[in-house]
Amino acid sequence: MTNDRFNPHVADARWQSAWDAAQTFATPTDTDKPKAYILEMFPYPSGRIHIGHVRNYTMGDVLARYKKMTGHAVLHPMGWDAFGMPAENAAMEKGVHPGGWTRANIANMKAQLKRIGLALDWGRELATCEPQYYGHEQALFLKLLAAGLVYRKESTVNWDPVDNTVLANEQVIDGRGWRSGALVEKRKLNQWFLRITDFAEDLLAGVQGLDQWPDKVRLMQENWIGKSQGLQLTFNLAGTVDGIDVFTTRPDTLYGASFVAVAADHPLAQRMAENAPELQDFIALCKQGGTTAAELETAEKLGFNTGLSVEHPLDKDWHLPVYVANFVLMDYGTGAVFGCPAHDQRDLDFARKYDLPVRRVVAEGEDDGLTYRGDEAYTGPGRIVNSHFLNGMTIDEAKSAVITRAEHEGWGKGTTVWRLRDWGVSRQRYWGTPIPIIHCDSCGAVPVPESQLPVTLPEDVTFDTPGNPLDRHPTWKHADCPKCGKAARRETDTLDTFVDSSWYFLRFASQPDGAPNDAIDIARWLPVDQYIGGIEHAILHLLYARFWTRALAHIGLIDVVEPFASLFTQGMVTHETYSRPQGEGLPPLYFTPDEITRTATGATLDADNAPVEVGRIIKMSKSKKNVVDPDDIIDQYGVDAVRWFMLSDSPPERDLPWSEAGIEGCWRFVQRAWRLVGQVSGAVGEDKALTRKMHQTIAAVASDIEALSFNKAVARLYELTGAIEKAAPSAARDEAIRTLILLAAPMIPHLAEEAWATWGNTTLIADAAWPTVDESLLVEDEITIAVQVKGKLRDTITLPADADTAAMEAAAMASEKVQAAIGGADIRKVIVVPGRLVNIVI
RNA sequence: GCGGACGUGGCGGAAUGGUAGACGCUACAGACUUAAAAUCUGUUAUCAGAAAUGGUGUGCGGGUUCGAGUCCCGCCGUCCGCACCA
Repeated sequence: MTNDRFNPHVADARWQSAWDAAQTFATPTDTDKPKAYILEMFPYPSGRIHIGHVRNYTMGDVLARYKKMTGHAVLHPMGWDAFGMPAENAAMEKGVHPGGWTRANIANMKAQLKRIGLALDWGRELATCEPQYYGHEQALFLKLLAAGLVYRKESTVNWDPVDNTVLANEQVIDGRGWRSGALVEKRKLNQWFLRITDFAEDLLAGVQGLDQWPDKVRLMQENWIGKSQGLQLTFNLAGTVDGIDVFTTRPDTLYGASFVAVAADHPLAQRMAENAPELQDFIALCKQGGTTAAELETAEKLGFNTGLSVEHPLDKDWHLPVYVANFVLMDYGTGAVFGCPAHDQRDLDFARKYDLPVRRVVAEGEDDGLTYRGDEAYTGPGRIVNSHFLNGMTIDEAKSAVITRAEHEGWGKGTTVWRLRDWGVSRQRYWGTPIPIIHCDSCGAVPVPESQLPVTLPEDVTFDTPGNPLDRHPTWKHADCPKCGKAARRETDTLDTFVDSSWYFLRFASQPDGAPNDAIDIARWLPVDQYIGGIEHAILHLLYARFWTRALAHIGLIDVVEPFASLFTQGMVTHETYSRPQGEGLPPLYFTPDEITRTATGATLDADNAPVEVGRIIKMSKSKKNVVDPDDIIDQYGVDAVRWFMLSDSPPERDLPWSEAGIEGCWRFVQRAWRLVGQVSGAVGEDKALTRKMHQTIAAVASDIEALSFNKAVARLYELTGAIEKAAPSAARDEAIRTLILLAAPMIPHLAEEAWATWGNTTLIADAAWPTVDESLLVEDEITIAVQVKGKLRDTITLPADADTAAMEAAAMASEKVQAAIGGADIRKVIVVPGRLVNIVI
């Protein structure tokens, strides 16, 4: 090979075809090699791959290729999270069919992914919008239904009266639909729910074992599940048989109670409001409040005194007033609280406003009286005071004492309350998995028999009017009841797309035709050894997937409960913004990177050569126009340079700032490596220093890749490259060049294959083995140690690696610089760290 | 408000409690070239100095230690998550 430049435009396609033809990355199924299941979160087929995908998939790809080279059976699949609203929006805006739009996007994006040269087993590709996938999902749904893990109940949804559709909470902005701008109504609909709360305890406990997940994600999962232990008790309404149920985590403070408050939506408040216009007004006022952090922070605690009173459960003659209050939430606990102002800030604010008693019941050290003064509630530790039989107990002792008594006397019960709600999965949408249910007037909700699955989506639908096209379809929803045979209605709701992504990793591992999965294959491949994706899925997707896996294990379909052994959340790709102000009240005008020329100090717009403002480095977004299209840069530099850039510089969990200079540097490295490929000379002779460096690099790059510290692995490869460049021709140098290419092969696989072939190999480097390390060469035979005087570096000296502490000390004392620093002072102590340093203390 | 992460050159970032700034980018100087590109060599924390060298230096203030970017305490700042959660 005499070309002195590497030409990716030829090499990239050549090797991608070669891998395809040889089925290099097909998952080996008949082998006893250790398994490695590497998975990146599958993309939504929006139309184009963006640079964030490239970063995500490159990381997984390096790991997958490395695992293959180190003798693992690798499962590294790819698919499409293909149901969802954007397809329906496109249908409404452009008049295209969601299916056609989605499938065309998949074709485009698959071609883009192929250009990245990913080591994927395309034989296992799946798209959630195809009946071959969602039909099995319907079967799983019915199995969970049969097992009692699915139920139907009426619940309140956000209803957009213009678009005739249900909106997710995230789609309601300031009380209006995000698309229509219409005021959103609360509407009650019958919906399907999954009993995720049955698994709350187990999902929470399981978080403890996820020691290869980021702490941040584990914490977010714990907070989302939100376990609170306490007492549910009833306050009897004075003079009636009715009561108000209240949940508290602080039963120990029951003697500090000074009021009971219920939510505006509480049945009691609603009932009383029927005959009390002022209360109606107050309830309306409560609903106006904003929900942003700042608003809640400053929102005044407001209450409406109902005039009712309740009996204190520990003293029937002690009556407490009942308020309707704006800070009590109907959807947490029982929708009612008792207020203990001395030991809860919110209650204290409320009590001060409405001039209610503030009774101290916890004191640390000296009890300075019954009435609590000050504006900050005391929530710290201490002993119980002013509380009759509880006096002197610790908080924890008092909690159990009150719970025990409540249970004994029958007015309360120790309870655990969860923040986690059951998972509502009904969506009034077309482009999703049809819920396989038929509603019969006589038999109720009847499952579609398994033999009739999949229930496929009709293709002949229109989007010219708002609402769910399945509802309007002339024939689809008419079905006979599977039980009694009478004419009945097919369920027209579809499943939340989070259901689709809750088991795709199982289907990748095992895809029989007649069943969702095969338990033996699941046992072989699961859990996923390394899952890589964005932090935005830290809560919902990961929690639902953990739940779904447990649910399937619960009904005996599979034998694994935690789907992802190790999770990595990668950072975003960011870019500078370029803009010009447009004057008062107008947003700035943004420019794309290819419209400007970057200079050392700023940037100018090519169109008029005048400067533009260089803004902050932020996440790439269409609105800020700071985007780089992967296809464009691959066209320009070839994919290896782009992959190299994705791995260089920034640690993978942090954001990666894209820059023109950065990709140029990577392009230079690709060419540097290629020049070395041409320098394998057939020379003879040793080069001990270079061989040592080579073995150190093999070991370091391996451990860096396993730790996903790709930026460090890249730095090691740069070092080895530099060392080779400086070395004179020798057999050792030739070997170092070959090793360099093997080590870099997972990162820049096209160049590596080209080099491999250039050297006369007829195999693929993708199938080659990772170089072995000569452990004996990892240690140097000469070392440089630091000599400090009173902890300050004064000299460095070179010694044989096996120098003992006495030799080190002697060599340190012999240094003129060290003697000058000691300056004749008395030596109090000498610290010698073998192989490291000598510290002389004076 | 609660919880978490982070803070190191012009920039991205290295650094099991043991020589701070590896590696890359940028910039500058030089070589090659008619010239440019490409490539190569060198310099690139800061202050003083011609240099040798010396002082300072990992957000700020304390502490532990022979020795702290790293551990502990208290601040400041940035980013992220959650939230009237009873």
